[in-house]
Amino acid sequence: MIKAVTGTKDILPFEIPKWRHLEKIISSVFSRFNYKEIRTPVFEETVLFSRGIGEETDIVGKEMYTFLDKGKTSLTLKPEMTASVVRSFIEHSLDSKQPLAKLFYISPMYRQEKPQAGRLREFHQFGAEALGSNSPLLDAEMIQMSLDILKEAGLKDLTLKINSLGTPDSREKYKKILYKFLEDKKNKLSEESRKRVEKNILRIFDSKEESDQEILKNAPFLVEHIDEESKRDFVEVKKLLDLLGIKFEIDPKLVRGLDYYTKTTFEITSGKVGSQNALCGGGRYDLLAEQLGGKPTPGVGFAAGMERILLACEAENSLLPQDEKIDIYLIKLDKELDYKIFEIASFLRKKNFTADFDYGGRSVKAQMREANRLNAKHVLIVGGDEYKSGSYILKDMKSGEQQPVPFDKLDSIIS
RNA sequence: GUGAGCGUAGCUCAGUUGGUUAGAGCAUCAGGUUGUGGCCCUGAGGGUCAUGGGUUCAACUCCCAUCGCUCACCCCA
Repeated sequence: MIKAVTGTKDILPFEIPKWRHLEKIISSVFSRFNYKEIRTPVFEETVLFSRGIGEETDIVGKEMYTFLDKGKTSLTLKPEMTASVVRSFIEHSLDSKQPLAKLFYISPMYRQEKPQAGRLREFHQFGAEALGSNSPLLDAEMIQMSLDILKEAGLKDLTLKINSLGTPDSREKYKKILYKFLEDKKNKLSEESRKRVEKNILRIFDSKEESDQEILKNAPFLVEHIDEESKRDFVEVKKLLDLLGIKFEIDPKLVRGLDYYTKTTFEITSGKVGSQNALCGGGRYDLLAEQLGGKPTPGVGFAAGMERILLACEAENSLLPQDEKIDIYLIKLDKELDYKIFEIASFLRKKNFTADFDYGGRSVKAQMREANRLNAKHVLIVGGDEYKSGSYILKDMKSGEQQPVPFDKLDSIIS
């Protein structure tokens, strides 16, 4: 048997209603904030991601689906959306018609990781990007939109964490300060942490070892060493969140794993899903556009994982999809009435009713059972004496009552 | 990439210290008298017990390998 590849999943018909529901919430919230949808290709030139996200990141370093096309160009299935949106923004000069581009997307993404709860190789994200302003108002707006969507999906057990990474310059300075602090304590750290000191010192705060955390207690935090402008903006974002009544935690350990982030970053986690509990993450990336060859353009955005949100919804028992109903199921009493049934169904469908019928020669009982299973609101029985005298029988499935309906009065009665 | 657990019908699972035709519930289909659903009753179909080796008179049951799934680490949404 040929199965779906590891880390990919079919979204089956019975699951579609909850996806549609979530998608509806997403586009409705974004449209309230006047964000416009953008769609970009699933694959891009590999350099877009290696240059945009950063060669050293895990995403680029070991998780990308990269292949050569027939012209020997290296292409990559998009592992995230920001680089693509910025590429498109630059390519089509989206800044020419208005000073600020407010964009959103819903799209599949691809990362070759080992699958686990809330982590797939093909997964779906939605998100937004605002390009052309460095106002902290937009940082706050991004957080507000994410929370609006999550709350409308019925989620309650949420935690918002924020941090500021400062500019790359100030971050480099801070790394040196942190390194100095750890230098003489290095041999007391765990093996994993010692590696991090050399490779990716900011990640050292993620260590789960108690002894490491003990040492790190007195370590200098990044937020305290960032540049003045970043500090000012961070204060501003916090003020705005207070204004909106949004609760947050400052998490000095929050380090986004993509190189393009600057200044304020945030993450929203759920207490109801497994260890992959980040539903949503984002932040500012003021230098990305320039890095990708465009005009210097400040930007801010976020991305959220739809599978994870749906998992959280399930755990919180929200987003219950209602049963799907069909308007009318057609039943034939005589097997020779196939043509007639086909004709009536087509008539009803043109009138915008959802209609279905049995394509085989099943018994009336079986047809009724099918109507019941499909949650038909009505059943139209065709055949027998009533048919000979010029009418069908219309049955209301809820009340069980049925009445004769003359051929020509069908649609007026049903509507 | 590392580690742990699991793999019996479409689904959820039983299967006794290895012993002869592998079971249940749900789902599906057909019936329960001439043309009617949801409940109930009866019956039917559906499994190379993940795959390949090995041990044994005998393996779904024990051993090994492979594959797959799940969860965790890592990282991230």
